[in-house]
Amino acid sequence: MADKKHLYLVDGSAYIFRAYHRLPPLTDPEGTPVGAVYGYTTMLWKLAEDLDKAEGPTHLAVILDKSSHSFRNEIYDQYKANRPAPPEDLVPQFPLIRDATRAFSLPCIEEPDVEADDMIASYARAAQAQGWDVTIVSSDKDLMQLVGEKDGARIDMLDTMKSARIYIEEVEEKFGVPPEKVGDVLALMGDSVDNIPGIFGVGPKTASKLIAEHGDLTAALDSAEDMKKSKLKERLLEHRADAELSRILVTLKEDCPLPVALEDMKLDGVPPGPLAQFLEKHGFTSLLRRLDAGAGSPGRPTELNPAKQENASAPANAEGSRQPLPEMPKVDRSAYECVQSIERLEHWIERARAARLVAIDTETSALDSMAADLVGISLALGPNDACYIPLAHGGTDMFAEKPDQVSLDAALSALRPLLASDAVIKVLHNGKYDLNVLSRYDVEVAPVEDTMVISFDLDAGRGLDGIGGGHGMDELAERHLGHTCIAFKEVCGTGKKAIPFGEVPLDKATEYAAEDADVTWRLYQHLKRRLPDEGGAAIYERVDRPLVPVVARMEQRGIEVDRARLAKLSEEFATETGRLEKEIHALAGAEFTVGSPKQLGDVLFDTLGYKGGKKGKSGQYSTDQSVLERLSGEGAEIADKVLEWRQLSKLKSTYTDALQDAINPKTGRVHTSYSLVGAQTGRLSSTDPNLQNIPIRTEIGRQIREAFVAEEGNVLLAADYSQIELRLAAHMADVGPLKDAFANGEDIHARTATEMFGEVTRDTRARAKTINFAILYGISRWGLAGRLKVEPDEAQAMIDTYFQRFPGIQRYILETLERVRERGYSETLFGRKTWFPRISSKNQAERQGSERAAINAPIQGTSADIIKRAMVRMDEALVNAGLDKVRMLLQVHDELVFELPEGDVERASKVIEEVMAGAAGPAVSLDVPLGVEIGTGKSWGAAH
DNA sequence: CGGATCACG
DNA sequence: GACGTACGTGATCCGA
Repeated sequence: MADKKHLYLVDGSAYIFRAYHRLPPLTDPEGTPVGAVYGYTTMLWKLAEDLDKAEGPTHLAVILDKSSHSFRNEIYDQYKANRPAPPEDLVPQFPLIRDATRAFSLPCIEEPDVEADDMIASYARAAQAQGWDVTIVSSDKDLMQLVGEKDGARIDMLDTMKSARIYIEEVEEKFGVPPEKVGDVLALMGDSVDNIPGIFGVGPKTASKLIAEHGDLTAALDSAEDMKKSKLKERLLEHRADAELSRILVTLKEDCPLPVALEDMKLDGVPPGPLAQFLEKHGFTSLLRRLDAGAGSPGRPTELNPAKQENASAPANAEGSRQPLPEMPKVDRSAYECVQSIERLEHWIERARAARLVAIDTETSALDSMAADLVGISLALGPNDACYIPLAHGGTDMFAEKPDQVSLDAALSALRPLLASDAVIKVLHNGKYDLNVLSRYDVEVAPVEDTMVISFDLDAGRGLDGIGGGHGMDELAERHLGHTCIAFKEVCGTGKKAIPFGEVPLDKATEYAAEDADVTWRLYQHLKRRLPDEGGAAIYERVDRPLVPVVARMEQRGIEVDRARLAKLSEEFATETGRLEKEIHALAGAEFTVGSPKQLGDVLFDTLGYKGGKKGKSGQYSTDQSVLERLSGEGAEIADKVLEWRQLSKLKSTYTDALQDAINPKTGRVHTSYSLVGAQTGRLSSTDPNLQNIPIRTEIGRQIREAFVAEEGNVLLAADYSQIELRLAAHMADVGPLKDAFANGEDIHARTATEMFGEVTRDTRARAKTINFAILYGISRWGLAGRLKVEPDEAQAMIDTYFQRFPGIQRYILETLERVRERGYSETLFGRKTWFPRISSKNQAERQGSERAAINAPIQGTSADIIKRAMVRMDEALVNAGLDKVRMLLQVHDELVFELPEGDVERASKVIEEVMAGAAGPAVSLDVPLGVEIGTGKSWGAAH
């Protein structure tokens, strides 16, 4: 059998999707993403190296999907219908897969209207008929139908990522049936990714049980008649036709015409010339070195150069030399064009298509993207190569003559295809804003790069003394380009004299607006190239960049609030604060402004003579909650009244009044604005209004949550990660007892109490909870002493006990600080960096503050990464499950709020739970489970 | 416009 | 010897 032929068929398209998600987003020297291509190249290399080995290939071919269309679409128009678009940085890698295959001088087969699976099946059968062994390099479950032996010729599969051979036993283990029955199981269970219906409500377990029991699909479906009454019986009877259709869809076509003869797939070593060229072009220098290291082209190991077990996973970008920054002349505003005719606009659009990358900025009538009207759009294709397209200038004065400009409709019609084109990258600065504005004009923008977000992913926290910390365009232009942008104030004025942008004369407007696009283009060149070198590519490409359109959609959806309910609360709060104010004045013996901490301090500690007043550096008495609570404990009635007054007045001004004003008149809903660069740790922040600090902790505040409601016929669903930061701390610091407690679903604070105090009572559990949080925040004996109302010595004893019981914690703290001191930044599990320039400050308070923040940042930041990953995947997962009416509305750090039809609750809960709980994988595998708690109700309050 | 206060995770 | 004590946010009010 020495000369037995063995054909390897590589399922190339499936491979690159998996490689994309498994590997970091590398780029080549030209800036093209090549992570998946790199994985693919090393995989081919390894296969070719196995030439002439016992189970290695004698023949090899790569099969790719040319189009998603096949005979299956003819019989079922929904086939693969809801498959989402591939990620933006994967798209440019598809053609490179072909280049890589050719570089190995391997046949690459792709036929129109034939799916790769069918082609693989046809080749496998053809080879088997000739007595060849066949290995299918894939882990696609559909292809498992082919596994087995016929006339002494064997077909197996190879999952290269898991280095696992798949044969009959493995298939049986997965499906509970032999390979030839796999199609029957698949027909029952369906496939959400390919949109194969199957039987609704039947999953892999039930499907394989039914087939194992009855032999095949028809028998299983027939058996339903004799079943006793059950949900399963109903479903089998009702959806029989779906299953029968699915059976056809999952059947592989084994008789496709074969464009390349089997003999022509002979693997005879890889000619090194074209391969070297390809490796060089994309900066795969570690592979290139192996190639040069001898006659070491893969598949042709020589006596002198036995195949090495070298680790080939070195990042491509770290090896290749970077392309130089394009030459950038100084900003010259006189070079900008004001586009005032459709012909000129079309000319720019044409050029943008050719350039494949365009920086864009929109000018509007207001700061609020959900209320602003479009006034103009600017484009930039290179330094000083920029234009402004005025669209609604001179609109406010009906009698004034309007300047020449392209009509809004005509311009948008011309721009729409460009802005939606996969082939042209749109670079924006704070793209979420432009996405929101343009979306209201039915303009879709994709794919998007965002220079504000790139800057954040590179430089979060890097500012010192308020300089250089922000990510606004003007600031970045100063920092990276040494250029001072025209200030908005200079163009539109300030205060009462401010004019809307639409009133700015076109020459001035062009200079301002086109400059923004020009600067955005330049910043992109500066910042994007730093991402791979400085380790920011993964967090940007996999988390923050895909998050931009997701968050934009959430902002656009907004949430309904019950105005009448808020108004009623406002009124109640007003009455009550008025009453309290009178009582406070009476107790003080004088009228004063209760809301003035200064006046209140004087009243309490001077006029009324209460003891223990402490003045801060502003020279005024502190009157905060803790002070008032102490006075109240000493019997000061006025302190109670002030506390109550403060609570109600806060709720009224910040929430019940302000939220009514925040209702958008057009949509009738409240649209917050999330900042992706607001919090140094990577959390989102929410403004205008802030919907991340709606009251919940007190009963009276909670009523405000009742005013956040679902639309008619819908409910709100709130999904919370439970104790996510503590779970992450347990994982990151490798704390055995805490990990065990989470694995067993224990009450974590109770467990801590047991470890610390030997018993769980209300008191010890509360103390344990405080200590757990203190740990996350970077503890000091005085801080803990203050919180627990004990002496610092006692607090120190508790900290010692904690470190003793949970030994990983202290090591985590010390190691984290050491790394931050050494490198200047902390890192999350997903590689997000936060910089701490004050970690070595000579000012002790400053330094210690930085240390506490640095201990907390990896934990808080990892939690932020995880929920962001969940958000990025959520819409696709819901749509795949047929839940396209479920809308994600809000994010509150460890909570996502959805609005959905009542009937979808059960299925949506399952999908949401799965996505959230699984959001760390596959990039990170946690030692602790992520718990998710879900509640639903007509209001946000009721959903908790 | 900064400080004090307090709403949230 | 003094400092100042829990991480991350944003909104509102007062008063200079």
